[in-house]
Amino acid sequence: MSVVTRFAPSPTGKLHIGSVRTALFSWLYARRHQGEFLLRIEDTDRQRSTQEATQLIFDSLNWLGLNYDREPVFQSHRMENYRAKASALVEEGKAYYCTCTKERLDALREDAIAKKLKPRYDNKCRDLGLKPTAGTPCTIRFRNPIDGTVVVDDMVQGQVDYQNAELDDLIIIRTDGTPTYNFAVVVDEIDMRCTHVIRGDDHLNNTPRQINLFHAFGKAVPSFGHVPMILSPEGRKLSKRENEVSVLEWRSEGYLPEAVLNYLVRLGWSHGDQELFSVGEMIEKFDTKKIHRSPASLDHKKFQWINHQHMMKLSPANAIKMAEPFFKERGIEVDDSQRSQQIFEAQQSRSHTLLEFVEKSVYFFSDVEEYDEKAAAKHLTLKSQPLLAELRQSLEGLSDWKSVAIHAKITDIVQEREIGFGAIAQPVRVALTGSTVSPGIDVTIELVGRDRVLQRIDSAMDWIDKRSS
RNA sequence: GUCCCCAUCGUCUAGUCAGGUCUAGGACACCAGCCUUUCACGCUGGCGACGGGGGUUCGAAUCCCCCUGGGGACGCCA
Repeated sequence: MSVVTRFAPSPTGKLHIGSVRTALFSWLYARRHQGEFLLRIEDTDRQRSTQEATQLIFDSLNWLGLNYDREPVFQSHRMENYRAKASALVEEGKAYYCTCTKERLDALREDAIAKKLKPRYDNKCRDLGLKPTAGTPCTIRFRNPIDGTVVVDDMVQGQVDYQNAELDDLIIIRTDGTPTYNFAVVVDEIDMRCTHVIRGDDHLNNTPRQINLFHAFGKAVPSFGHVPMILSPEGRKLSKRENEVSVLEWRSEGYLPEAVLNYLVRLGWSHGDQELFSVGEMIEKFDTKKIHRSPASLDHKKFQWINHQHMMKLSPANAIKMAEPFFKERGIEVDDSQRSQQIFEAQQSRSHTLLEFVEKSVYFFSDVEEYDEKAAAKHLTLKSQPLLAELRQSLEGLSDWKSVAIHAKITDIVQEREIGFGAIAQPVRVALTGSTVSPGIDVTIELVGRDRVLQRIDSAMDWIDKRSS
């Protein structure tokens, strides 16, 4: 039997990273076993589901490269099917109509909590054999077994036993005719022929109910794998308010899709001591047996490090293409010229993210508007002015505009004057970049370009004049 | 309250199933040093954990029980 996994988010907000990780695990499992990975949009809650959120799901998966097979399934398109399946269950005596009102149910729940009992339905309508009548709202409830044990043989949690006595008769069809979560899931799992269900462990407690439903339908129960939740850096539950929760935010912060996958896959899963994985390696090595059972906390520093490692493997051409939108945001049009690529190579080891690369590289593309105050005060001085002048002159006549030749010119001056390399490198750096930080000064000079270099040295010297007068 | 899950450095984790090779290994972060024209990268070293208590055993991070702590579920949300 070939493997079929699925990702089943509800489109009620951002696609947060816990969900993305279960999507990743499901995707990896399917790819690992040459199976299918399906997408199902759980939009039975008409109040909360939105078109925008659905689009966010598509965009996120697309960006990460978590491609799915077949067309996505929308639960909202399958309403008739759920109703028919539920009616069939009623016919067979495995479900029943219930006319209990919401008010009664609420009262029941409050009462149970007050008595410190587990809130559950009291089976009032279970054996009444009610028929739906016009004017009386009614739900359909599943007739859950009264006793016995349900065994969940979980791929990550191991064997977990539940007593049917702990479960109650859950509503499967609401008064408005829509299916509830646990019911729709089971119907879909069956219709989509899912063989493996990998999801967050907040669903572990739903699993025995679902297993009973599978039994009621006389269908094989898929294998379940319940993955622990991801916690905030403080070790608390991820809150939408305090914590970054959307993967798309990571995209706008300049993270690489492969690095996101790498970071996420190592959160709760391991392959010995290996930290860095390409997508291909993840697929090759993924194994549910190695999924950790305890929840993990986010660590931004490690994420940055992983992203940096992937940045180091990026081809310059590719990097420039991916960085293009970030440049555009700053009004800079980059081309795929060799110069652009060299600029990336020069910044590669200095950039954790694409965004950082772009932010650190603007002076290659646009004029230096102002100097960092401290940097200018320290390096743009009357003492360094003659050095700048001499370098300018030396550079002006340089025919071979390459870092090696540039470096030689600086060395000449440095040796002649018996000064340190930094005595000249730092003032030029401030003149060219506005700050004390950049790639090697020879490389920086080469890539800023002759015209700009000469012009910026002039500006710096003017600035010194103005300052000292 | 009831039920379920979890527990190794600050964080991610190896080791736990098949107890000894673990005076607990790796990675991120942090600290110190080296490299050096700045910042990075890189290299070397350092700091740093089996939550607590009982068992079982010649021997426990590993097995059992209790406690504590964290998380989840208990909805006509998913």
